Amino acid sequence: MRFAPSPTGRTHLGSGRTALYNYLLARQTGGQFILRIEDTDQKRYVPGAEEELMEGLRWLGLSWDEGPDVGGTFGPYRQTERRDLYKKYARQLIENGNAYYCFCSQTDEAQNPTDKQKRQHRDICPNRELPLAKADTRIASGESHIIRFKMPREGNITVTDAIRGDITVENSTLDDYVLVKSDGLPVYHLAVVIDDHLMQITHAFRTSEWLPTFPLHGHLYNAFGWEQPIWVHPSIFLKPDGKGKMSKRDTEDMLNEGKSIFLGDFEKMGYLPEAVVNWAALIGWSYDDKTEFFTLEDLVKKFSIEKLNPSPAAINFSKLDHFNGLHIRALGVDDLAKRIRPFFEQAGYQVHYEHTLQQVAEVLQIRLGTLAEAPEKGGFFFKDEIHPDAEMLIGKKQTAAESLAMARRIEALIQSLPDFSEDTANQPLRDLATELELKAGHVFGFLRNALTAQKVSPPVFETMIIIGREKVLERIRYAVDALEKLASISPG
RNA sequence: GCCCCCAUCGUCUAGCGGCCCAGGACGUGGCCCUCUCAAGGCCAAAACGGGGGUUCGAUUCCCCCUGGGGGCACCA
Repeated sequence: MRFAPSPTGRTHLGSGRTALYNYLLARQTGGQFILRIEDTDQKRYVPGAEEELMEGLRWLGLSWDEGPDVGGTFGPYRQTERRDLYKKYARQLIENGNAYYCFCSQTDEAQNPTDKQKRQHRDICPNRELPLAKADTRIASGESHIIRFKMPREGNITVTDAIRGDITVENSTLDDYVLVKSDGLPVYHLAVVIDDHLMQITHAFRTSEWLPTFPLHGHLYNAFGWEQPIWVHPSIFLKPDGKGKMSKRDTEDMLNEGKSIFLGDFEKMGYLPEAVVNWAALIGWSYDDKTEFFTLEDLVKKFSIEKLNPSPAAINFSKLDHFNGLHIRALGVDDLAKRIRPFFEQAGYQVHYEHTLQQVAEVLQIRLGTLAEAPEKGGFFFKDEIHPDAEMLIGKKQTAAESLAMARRIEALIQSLPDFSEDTANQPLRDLATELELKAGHVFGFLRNALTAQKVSPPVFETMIIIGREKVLERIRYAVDALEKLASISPG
């Protein structure tokens, strides 16, 4: 198995999924997972892309057995470092009569833009039947040249995709594809065939956008007399609305909406690698008619090529959120604590006590869609003081004075409790509400606002225990002061 | 324009001739639980694109149409 990306930009979720499938099958069968960098396009090469790619794969938990950084028996694993190999094999094709040197310039072809759609290069090239000796002479004289595949004019070819079956194409619809560029580097088609053969690749995964040139690869294998790997073309991803595949513009719009399909962005958005793996695996693949929650280990056991779906699939971000929630809840509390810590710290909160963080993690666990929500939902736990608006402290259908009276009673009650726990405080607080002819919601609502300055929060008792009685009383006193000021302005 | 691929709820999908008046999940709506918010539980609405065949019987097999997607570079 190999994953062979090109370092020409940021790594997409689609690449992540292809890498995942490679990884799963390799681990399942005890095979090797090879990372090969296809960097033959020097013009589009993006520095740093290779690093981001590897970081993304590592983050997902996909480790490779051979690759540019770890080496291996079939190296080198960067195609620009393999250029001499390709030359040798290209020459072999020429000598076999399966390819030829072409001296047509790019401008020659560009001169006939209208013809280009109708006429194939094979019909207009004067070099196709040029004797090899003559071509060699021209090359020796320094003439710029490329190498093209000599596509048969007649007949057809059948190639086999593992999820679609046989695909037969008339050779007449195929052209003399360029195999080696004038810079001496091979084009993808040639390099992938040679490398996959030399690296003894058994399964070649690539998305279905490669289907159109699939027949050429079959021809190349035949020309070399090599046995083909099992080809697997998973479907491409469509935009969330299902209308077409993701364009550069679409990914930018997505970023503006706080969404992204770049592997490098998921972590800071608060997604778990476990969730991204689970989510991505299920876009175009399924296990059965009900199971959807999978860990990476589950997937290693259960992945199968047979269950891959050939249809294009729209990306569904709400499903990612769902899986993220499931995986957050599946985490151990200490693990979750570890993972939310950086988000609190980035938001400017000081996490002084590991014990408090653990308690916060426990109470937030069922309330988090993403880890990034932790500060907004639980930041108040780490603040020294809470300053809610006085207006917020007034209960429904209450005056400031009434709320103040209630607040003073609550303060006194909590102060007087022999123990401070839900068991000891719950009933007395409810009784207080009854006595004041209020609803329990008034009492809890006041406490929630006074303690968190938020209209929604974890349950009041759990919150109070974590904050601690001393700080609870401090925060209530602040609230009482605020209400006093308000009540003195607008009495009644 | 040419070539290729695909076709079940809005979305991701199960279904490989009768188990299907089509199952699961996300999302949506409702109810329960409840100190808010969640989580959880229950319920609901929601699909086999159309037409021909084959067959005792088609969502499932074949053909056509339609629709969707991809590709037509000295990019991958």
